[in-house]
Amino acid sequence: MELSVKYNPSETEDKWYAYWLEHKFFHSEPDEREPYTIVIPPPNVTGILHMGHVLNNTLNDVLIRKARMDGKNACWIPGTDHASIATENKVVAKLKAEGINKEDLTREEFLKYAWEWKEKHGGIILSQLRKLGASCDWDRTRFTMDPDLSEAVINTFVYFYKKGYIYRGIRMVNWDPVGHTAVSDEEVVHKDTVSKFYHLRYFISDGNGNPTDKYIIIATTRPETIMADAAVCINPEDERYHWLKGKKVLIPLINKEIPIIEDSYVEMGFGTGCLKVTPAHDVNDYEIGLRHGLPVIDIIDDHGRLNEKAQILVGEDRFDARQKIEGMLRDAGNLEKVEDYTSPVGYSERTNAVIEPRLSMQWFLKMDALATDALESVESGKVKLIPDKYRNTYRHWMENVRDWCISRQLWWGQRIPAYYLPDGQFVVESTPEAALEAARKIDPSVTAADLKQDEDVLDTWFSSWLWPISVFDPEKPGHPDHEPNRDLSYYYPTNDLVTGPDILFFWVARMIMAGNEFMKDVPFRNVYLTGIVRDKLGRKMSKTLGNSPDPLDLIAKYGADAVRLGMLLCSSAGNDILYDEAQIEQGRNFCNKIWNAYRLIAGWNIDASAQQPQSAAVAVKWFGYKLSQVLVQVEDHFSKFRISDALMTIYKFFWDDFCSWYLEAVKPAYGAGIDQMTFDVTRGYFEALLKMIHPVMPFITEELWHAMSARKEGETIMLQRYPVAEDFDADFISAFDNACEAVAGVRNIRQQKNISPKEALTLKVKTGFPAAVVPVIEKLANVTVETADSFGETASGVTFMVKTFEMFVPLTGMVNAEEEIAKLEAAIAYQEKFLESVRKKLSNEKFVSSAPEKVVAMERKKEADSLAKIEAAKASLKVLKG
RNA sequence: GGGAGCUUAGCUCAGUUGGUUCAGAGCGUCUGCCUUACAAGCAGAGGGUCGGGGGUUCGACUCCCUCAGCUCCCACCA
Repeated sequence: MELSVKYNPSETEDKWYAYWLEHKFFHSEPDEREPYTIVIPPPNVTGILHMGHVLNNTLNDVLIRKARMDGKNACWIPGTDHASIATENKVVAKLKAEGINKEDLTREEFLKYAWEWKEKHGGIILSQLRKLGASCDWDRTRFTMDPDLSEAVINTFVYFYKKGYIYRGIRMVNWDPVGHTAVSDEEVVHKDTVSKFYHLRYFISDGNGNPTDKYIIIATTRPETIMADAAVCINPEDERYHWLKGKKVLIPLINKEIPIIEDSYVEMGFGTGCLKVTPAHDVNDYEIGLRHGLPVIDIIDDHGRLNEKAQILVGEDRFDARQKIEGMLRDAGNLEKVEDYTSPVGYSERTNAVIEPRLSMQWFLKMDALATDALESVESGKVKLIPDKYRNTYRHWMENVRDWCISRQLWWGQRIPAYYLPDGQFVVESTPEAALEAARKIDPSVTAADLKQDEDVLDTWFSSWLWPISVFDPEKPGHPDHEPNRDLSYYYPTNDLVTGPDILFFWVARMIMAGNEFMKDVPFRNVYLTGIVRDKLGRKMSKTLGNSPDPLDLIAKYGADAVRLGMLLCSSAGNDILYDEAQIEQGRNFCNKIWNAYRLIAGWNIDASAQQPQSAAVAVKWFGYKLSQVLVQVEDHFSKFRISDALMTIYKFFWDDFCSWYLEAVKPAYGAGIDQMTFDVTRGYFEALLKMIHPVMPFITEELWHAMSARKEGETIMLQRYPVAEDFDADFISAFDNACEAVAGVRNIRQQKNISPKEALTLKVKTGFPAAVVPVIEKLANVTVETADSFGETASGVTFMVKTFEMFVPLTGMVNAEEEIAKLEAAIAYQEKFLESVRKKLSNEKFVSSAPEKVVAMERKKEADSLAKIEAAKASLKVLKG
């Protein structure tokens, strides 16, 4: 069969993925082998594959495929996250486009739409992952809102409630006026925002609610909230304002009288030193209000509009109101001045709406005990973060954690299992039946119809923190006494988690908490934190910038293997990766290189009578050693999660060592057959290489593994054992390196002198050069090697050095003596300078006495080598000069 | 405002307890090659006083101080 010159991924990828699925190679069941487990960071069920997913899931797949080939029982659990706020937004938007308002729907109706939507559009990303080659155990696919996983969430809520960790309270929360829900502190993104600093005059009251002519100036960024002011606060130490003590001022426009209070919270040096206290709309003001018993006047509604308590501008959006009130204040003579001002403003991570600090009734989970344990898990090394630098960040967060607001004013998610009695008391139980029973203990007359379940759902992370447990045994969380099932006891704790540092706290830390709480063991051993994928200008990939390529397009264009290798080559842990399509091209080129190496080998004809040439024998021996040496390096890189280093090592081993040196050395002359021995061992090497490459490039390696030999149905490279290093002779490898250098030296001379590679030359080497590797030099440099004690007999030729061995190529009539002399003199000058520095070191008493023996010995060798080189160069020089 | 980290070749990055001829890799660049596996390739070459300054040391890319620039995380100064 004639093979095309280029590898065509589209012809192979779907075929092999179907083959793998058909034979259930990805599926895992507990057995006597050592397990190796990864749970996928569940993407949003509404998500579509982007470059970040490609990076993350390629890494996961490399790890899982490597483990599988190492003989472990590898299991990669896939699934999706219900992502309550993001998904609900999408469904709301879609309904709106169809002319349906969420407000007009009942909860049940809305959820019906949401589920329909999820069934239809959800989980696209999972099929996209198949295109990438992800070897997930699809039979174990999970969704965080699967009935049994939801049950687990409810049960853990009840568990923590009964343990006293969950409480309900009125708190200042981060209100998202677009999502109409509270969000947690972690979901608020602070961004410096240019706004205005309004200096307002608050007139002193005469005591009867009428303004005097005296006023104070208050600086605020939020003039639309003045109607909610409950006081004006000054620092008790501030002498400028002592005259205000006990007085009252009037809120502009509405002329409401509010007291002057004193609190050391106020910084005298900031603004005017007078602070308007608005307990309903600022966290600090709320605290001050508590201390001073101030009323809370909430003038902003769920949508961020002013309500009737504002008295003016009712119904206006807060930002419109801000603009309008500026004019009103100016007209009323209350506006002193307006300055530009930049200050940090909180935005909702999901909707990008400006967060409104707002008082509301929410559910909270106490974090201190959980955080203490989770911190210990990382500090003690039970969980390793890679790279290590994240430990500091992690510690800082865990030591400053606040209680977790877990309620969300949404419908899509697990509904909080709190049931209210008509009198406002509530019970927390996992089912309505249990709730009724509990409620009757409080009030025997209560009926099922009287009980009203809490309207809120739980934060998505309150379900995904159970993921590494609940995907195996949903019964376990919430029932810590429950005996773990077979899967959970076998697969837990999982081994490695690959995820982005942006969810280190959202998700990773909380999984550790849940693991400690419910399993008394951490959920994973290693957390590999990837960087963020950016474009080549360093910008984040985003839809609005249009700088985010569609991974499926890339796969179609270059092949999944190329995309995988391209993404991984430049991604060391924790560093952002700058994506450039050139990297994918590099991956594609590597595919072609592998493909063509195969074409070469596949085209060989065996000559049964041929003896193995010496050059081939040397190369075979060398490559065998080299293979082991490289495997040691690769394993070392993998063990330290230096994935890109491991890949680069393999890449260079294939491209340089195998293709450029080994194959060239064993390649028979055109038209000639190859001896059996070389043929067999070369195929063996090629197969070993395919296995080494397979975790990164699964498709092409499977294709060629099958192409190179008739395999039985059901055989696959992905279940072959990864090659294992054997003993190797490092001296022989370094002798071969010398041979390569000698070849390069001759080729360099050919280039300089414009001598065709086809023209045979003579290469003279000094006695002592390892003779074993000479046949390779002769073949690859097209030279005849002669060994001599000295080759000063002729001045026409070029000398060069390989390590300390002098080499000489006679080139009658082609040498410019002037040039050679200049080169030699430069070399001598360099060596003499080097020698001088080495001798300076060696003559330093302190160096010789305090440096390790090994280092001193090395310096002595440098000295000797340098001397030898100088001597050789001088001898040549002498000959040249005649 | 607090904390962490980064600065090494044109670009992206390694450099693993301060010591092998250690200043590296990949990509790009330059030169010569359409050599029958591969021009998406082959062969060869050039390229950095390791951000600036100071210090410790026999010895510093590596440790300390300092200055400059960049990045990220955390944070309620109205």
